Amino acid sequence: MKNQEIARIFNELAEYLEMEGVAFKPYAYQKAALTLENLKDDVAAIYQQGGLKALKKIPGVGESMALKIEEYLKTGKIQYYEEFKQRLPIELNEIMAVEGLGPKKAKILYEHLGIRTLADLEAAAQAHQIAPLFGFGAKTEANILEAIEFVKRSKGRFLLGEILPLAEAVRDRLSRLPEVEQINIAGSVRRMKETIGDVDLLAISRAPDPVMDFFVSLPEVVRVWGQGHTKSSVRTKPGFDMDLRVIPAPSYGAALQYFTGSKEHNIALRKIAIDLGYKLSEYGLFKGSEIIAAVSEEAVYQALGLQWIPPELREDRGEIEAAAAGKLPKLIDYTDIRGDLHVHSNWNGGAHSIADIAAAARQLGYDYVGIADHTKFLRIERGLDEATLEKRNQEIDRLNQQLKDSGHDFTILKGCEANIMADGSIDITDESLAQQDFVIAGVHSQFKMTPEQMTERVITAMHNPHVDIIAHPTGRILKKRTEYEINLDQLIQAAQATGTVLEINAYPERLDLDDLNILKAKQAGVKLIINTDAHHIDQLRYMKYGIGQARRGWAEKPDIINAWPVAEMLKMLK
DNA sequence: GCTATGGATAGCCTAGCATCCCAATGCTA
Repeated sequence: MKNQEIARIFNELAEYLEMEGVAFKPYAYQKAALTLENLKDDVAAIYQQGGLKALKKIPGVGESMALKIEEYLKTGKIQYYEEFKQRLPIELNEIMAVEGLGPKKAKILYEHLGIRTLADLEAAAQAHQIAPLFGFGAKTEANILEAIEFVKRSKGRFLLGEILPLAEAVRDRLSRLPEVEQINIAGSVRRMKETIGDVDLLAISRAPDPVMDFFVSLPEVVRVWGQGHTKSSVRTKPGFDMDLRVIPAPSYGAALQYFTGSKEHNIALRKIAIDLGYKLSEYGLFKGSEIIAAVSEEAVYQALGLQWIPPELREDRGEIEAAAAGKLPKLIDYTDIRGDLHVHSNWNGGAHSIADIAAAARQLGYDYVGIADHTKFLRIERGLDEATLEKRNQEIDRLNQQLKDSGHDFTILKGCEANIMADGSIDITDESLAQQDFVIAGVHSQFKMTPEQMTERVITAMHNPHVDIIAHPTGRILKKRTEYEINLDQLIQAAQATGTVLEINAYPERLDLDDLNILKAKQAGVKLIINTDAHHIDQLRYMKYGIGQARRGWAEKPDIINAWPVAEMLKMLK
C-alpha cells in the first residue's frame, strides 16, 4: 500500500509550507495525510477503479492533491515535494523529533549552519554555534542538546507496558494523600496507546502545594523540570516524563477530557462545539462567557449531543459520529476475559510448572488456562517433539483430575505453539496436533520473504484442519523490528474462510494485531483471541494491554473468543 | 489547499508557555 508513503510526503510538505510561512495549506496537507494514514483502502486501487474523480472523494483531498497522488502512483515521485527537498534538504523526521524545534527553526538552522541531520545538529550545538542565531539563545541551545539525548536514547516513545505500572503506582500513592480529592491518569496512557510519550496525571486538590512537594520528591524522580501550584513536571528513572496538574473541581471533567486527547479527537469536538455556537477548552464548554458543562466528562459530551466515549476510542476514527448516533460499540471489558490460551510452561522456555500456572490463572479468576508450549523446531526455546508433548499431556490430564477431585471448576487445556515453516507446513505431525485441545501456529523463522510468499505461507497453515489460531500475525516487535511483509487483508479473508482465529498478542513488545488491524478483522467477521504469551506467571497480567488494544480496535465481547464460556470457545475451534 | 455555500468567496481548533527581546513568535499539548 502506498497510502503511508504518500501520507509521509504530505506531512513533510506541510512542514515545508510551514517553513515558508504559508497560511492554512499546512493544515490542509496534514489533514489529508491523516486521512490517508487511516484509510482502509489502497489509494492505488481507488485510483485504478475510479481515476482522479475517485481520489477527490477522499475527505481532505481536492483537485491539487489528487493530481499529486496520481503523479506519485505513476512516477513514484511528486515534483512539488522534490523541489522543496532540493532547496531545503533537511532530514525532517530527525530534526523535528527534537523537542523544541519546529519547521521555522529547522529552516533557520539549515540556512545559517547547513544543519540537515541529527548529527549535524548535535555538532553545532556542542560547538555553540546555535546560541548566537537570531531567535535562539544559550538556553535553547542547551535544551536542544538535552532533547537530542532523549531522542537518541528512546526515540522518544515508551511501551505502554513499561509505563502503565509506574503510572498506576504513582497515582495510587498520590490518591492516599489527604489533600488529594481525586486523581486520574489522562493522556495516551488512559487511551491505552501501544507506545507513550509521557504520563499526564490530573488531580483535584484544595491544597496543591503539599501534593506537588510529594510528587517531585517521589523516589522514582530523577529530575524536576518545574514545580508550580497548577503544574509540575518531572523526569522518571526509566526515562519518561510525568506531569501532574491540579485542576479546580468545577472544571475537572473538561480538563480530563482535554488532557486525555487525542489531539485529533479534541479538534473534532471543538468543531462540533463551534457549530453549536459554543467554545470548548480545557476549562469547559462555554456559550460566550456562560458555562454550559465542565464538571464531568459525561456532561461535556452530553452537551455536545454525544454519548460518553470510552478513552480507547478517542482517535477521531468515527467514534464521534457513532456517539452522535447513539451507536457506540459495547466494548469488551477488562473483566470479560475467562482464560488465557497462550502460556508457556517449564516444559519448554517458560519459568513455571503447569501446576503453578494453573494456580496463578485461578487466582486471576479465570475458568481455564491453555498451555501452549513451543514445538520442536524452536530449539532455542527447547521446543517439544511429539513424544514429549504426549508426556506433557499426561501430566495435564493428571492435574485436571486433581482439580476435579478437589471440587474446582477449572480446566487446563492442552495446546502448543507450533511453527509455520517456510512452505506453510507445521513442524510436528498432524497426529500430534490432533491430540491437542487447541493449536496456535506462528512464524518464528525466515522473516524476510516477499509479501506474496509470506502471505501464502501463513494461509497454507490456516488450511491445516488442526490449526485453530494464528499467533502474533504480523511478527512486529515494537521499537525493534517492523512487521514482516505480509498482506493482512488476504490473511483476514483466509481466516474468515477457514474459521481460523487471529491472536491479539498482549505481550507489551508485540501488541500484535494492532488496533487498526483488529478493527479490520472485526469488520470482516473474523474471531479474535487475546493471549499474553506469558513465559512467567507475573506476565499473565499483560492481558490488560491486549484488552486495551482490542478496545481501541472497537472489539466487543462476541468478537473475542476467550471472553466466552469455555465450552462455546472450544466449539469455535476447529 | 480544501470545504461549504452558492457559483466566487470565506473560513480553517485553542491556550499557555518559553524564549527572546521587551511585543512577538514558535512550539507543544
